Amino acid sequence: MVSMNDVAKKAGVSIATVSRVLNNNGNVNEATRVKILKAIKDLKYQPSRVAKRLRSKSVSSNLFGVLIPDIENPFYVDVLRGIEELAYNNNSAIIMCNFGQDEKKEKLYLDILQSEAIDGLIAAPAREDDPQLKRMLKGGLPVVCVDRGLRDVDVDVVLVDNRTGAFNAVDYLIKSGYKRIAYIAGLPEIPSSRLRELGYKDALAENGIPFSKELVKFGNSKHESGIKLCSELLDLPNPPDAIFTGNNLITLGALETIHNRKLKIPEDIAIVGFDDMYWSSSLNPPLTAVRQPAYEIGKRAVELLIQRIQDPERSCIQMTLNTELMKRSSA
Amino acid sequence: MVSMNDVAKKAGVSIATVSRVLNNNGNVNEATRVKILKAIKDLKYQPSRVAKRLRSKSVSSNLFGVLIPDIENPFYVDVLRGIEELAYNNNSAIIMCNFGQDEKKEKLYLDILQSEAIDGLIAAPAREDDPQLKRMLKGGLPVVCVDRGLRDVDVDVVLVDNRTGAFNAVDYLIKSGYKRIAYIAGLPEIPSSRLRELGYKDALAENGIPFSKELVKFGNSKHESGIKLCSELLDLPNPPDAIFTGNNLITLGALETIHNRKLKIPEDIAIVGFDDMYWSSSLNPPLTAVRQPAYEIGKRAVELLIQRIQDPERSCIQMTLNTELMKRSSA
DNA sequence: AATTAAAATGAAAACGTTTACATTGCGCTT
DNA sequence: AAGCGCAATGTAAACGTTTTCATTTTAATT
Repeated sequence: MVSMNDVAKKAGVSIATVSRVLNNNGNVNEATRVKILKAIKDLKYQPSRVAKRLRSKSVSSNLFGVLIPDIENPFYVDVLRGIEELAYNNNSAIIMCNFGQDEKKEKLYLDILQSEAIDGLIAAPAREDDPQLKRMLKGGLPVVCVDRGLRDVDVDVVLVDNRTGAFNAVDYLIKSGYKRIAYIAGLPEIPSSRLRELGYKDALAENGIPFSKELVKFGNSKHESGIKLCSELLDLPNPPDAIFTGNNLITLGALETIHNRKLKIPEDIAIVGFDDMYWSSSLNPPLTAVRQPAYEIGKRAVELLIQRIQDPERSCIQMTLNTELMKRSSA
Repeated sequence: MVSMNDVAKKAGVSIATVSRVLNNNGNVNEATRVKILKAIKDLKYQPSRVAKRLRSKSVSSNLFGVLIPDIENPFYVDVLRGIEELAYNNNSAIIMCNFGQDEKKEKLYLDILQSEAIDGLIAAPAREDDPQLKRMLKGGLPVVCVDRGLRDVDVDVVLVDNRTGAFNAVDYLIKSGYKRIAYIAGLPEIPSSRLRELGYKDALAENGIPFSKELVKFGNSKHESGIKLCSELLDLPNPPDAIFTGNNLITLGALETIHNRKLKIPEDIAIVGFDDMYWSSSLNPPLTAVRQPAYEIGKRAVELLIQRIQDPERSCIQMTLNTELMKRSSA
C-alpha cells in the first residue's frame, strides 16, 4: 500500500505538507501543491481511512453505523436505502447491523460499532430503554433513532405519526361501511405497535363502534405471525369483515391466509395494511395501505446525524413525518 | 476510551502481556492472566478494531465489504442477509455498498473499501471485466463474486445455474400448453440476463417452438421496465399467452400491468418469474417462480471468503447452486 | 551448585495519519 | 541593517494495537 510517506518522498517534502494539501489545511505554496498533487496522482495514492480514524477523533472519518431490527422487512430496507444514499453523498460508508429483534445480537453489534470508532449511529433499538445505547449516547456518540425512540433521554428521533396513520386507516374502513374490524399487531413491546393500537381504538371510539378484545391479536411482527393470527380471526364464530394489519410482513402473511381460503377481497374480507411497498399495486387486488415515507426517514436521519456530529450541543429534535393512506382496492 | 495501556497499568504488567492474553498468543502465567482478565472486566475494556486493523495486515480485523447492485431487489436483500448472518457468526462487521447499477458509484465504493482496509470483499460487479476490481483482486484482496463472475481472471464465484433455471421455467410453460411465450429480460450486459435468455431459447428449440424476436424485450432490471415492457408485449397484434420474467422486480412490474388491464392469470396470460420471494404465495394468484437460494448464496460466499483469507493460495472455486421451480397457480 | 533450556515478561518499533510546535526564509518597516 | 511578521515547511508525538527482540525469571538437568 502506498502511504503518505511515499508521496512525500516522491514530491521531496515532508508528510506534514502532504497532509496539508490533502486537507486544505494551513498554507502551502502553490508550486509545491501541484508537485504533491502530481505525486499523488502518479502513485495512485489513497489515504487510509483507518489511520485517519485512529489518529483523530476531531476529524470526521466518514463511517456510520446502522442498527436495524429486520432487514427482511421492506420498510427497513427502504430506510436503509435512504441512509445509504445520503451517507454516500457525504462520502461516508456504513456498517450495516441487522439484529433481527435479538437483543443479544444487538448488544454485540453495539460493541463492535464502538470498537470501530464510528462517527455516528442510526438505530432502531429493540427496547426504548436500551441501557447500552443510552450509555454510548451519554458517552458522546452521536446517535439518531429511527422508527423508535429512547425513553428518558435526549436524542434525535425520526419517525412517523403512528397513531394518526392507524386512525386514518381504521376510520377509512369504518366510513367504507365495515363494522367488525380486526387489528393484527406486531410485537407488543415495540412502541409503534402500541401507538397503532391506540389509533385503532380511537377510530372505533370516535365512530361509536364498541371495542371488542377478541378482534385484536398481538404477534411477533413477522410473516408467519400474520398467517397464523389471520387464521385465528377468520375462525372466530363471528369473524371480522375487515382487517387492519400492523406492518408489512403481517399484511403479506394475512394475504396468504386469505388467498388460501379462496376468500374474495374486499367482498369477503377487506384489508388495509400499515406500510406501503412499491409493489403494493402489483398485488391483486392492489393493496390499500398506510404509507410511511421510509426512504425519507433514512435521509432525514442522516441529515440530523451529520448536524449532530458538527454540533454536539445542538438541542435534540423529534421529527415526525406524515403518513399517507394509499387508497387502492383492497378496502 | 479505555485502552490496553489502562488495562496494563491496572494489572501492573506491560501492554505486550495484555495483548498476549487477548489473542491467546504466546505463553503467559496463569496468575497474571486472571489478573489481566479482571482488569479488562473492571475497566470494561474493548480492544480497538481500528488500531488492530492499522497495525497488522497479518491478523484478521473482522471487517468485510459487500458490494451489491440494487438493494431494492429482494434477491440481493436475501443474499445480504445470508452474508450478514454468517459474517456476524464470524465476529465480523460488514460495510454495505449499494451501487445501484451506477459504475461510477461502484468505483468510488471500491476506493472506500480499499482505504478501509477490509479483510475481504463479496461483490456482484456491474461488469464482468471491471478493471478496478480485477486490480484489487490481483493486489491480493480476497474477493468472492456472487451472482456474476469476472472474466479472464481467477476468482471464487457463487451463483446459480441461470440457463437451466430459465430452461425449466419455459419448458414447464410449454408442457402446460402455452405456445407464445415472451421473455422480459433485464440489463443485457448482465451475464445472468443472457444466460436466462439462452435457457429460454433452448427450451423453445427443444420443444420445436419457433423463436420469435418480437417476444423478447430487454430492459433495465427494474420495476418500471417490467410495467412498460409487459405493456408493449400485450399490445402486440398477436400477444403472448405466457410471459417469463427475468427477475423479481420485472415480475412485479408485469403483474401491475396485468392487473391494471383486468386480465386474468393464468387464463388470459400466464406468468412465471425468475426469483422467488417469501411472499410469492401471498400474491393472487400465488406466483410460479424460479427460486434461487439467495440466502445460501450469501452464506456460501462468506464461507469461501473466510477460506480464501486463511489460504490465499487455495485454487479458485466456482460454486453453482441449483434453482427450484416453485409451481403455484400463475402458470 | 552450575549450566541450560524454557517460560514469562518487557521495551520499543511499526502501522499511516493529524497536529502542535519549531524552524526557516522572505519581504517589510523603521 | 536590524527587527518583525508571516508564509512555508519540517520534526516529532500521538492514536491503540501487534510483534520482534531482548531480558528476566523459573524449572530442569547434570
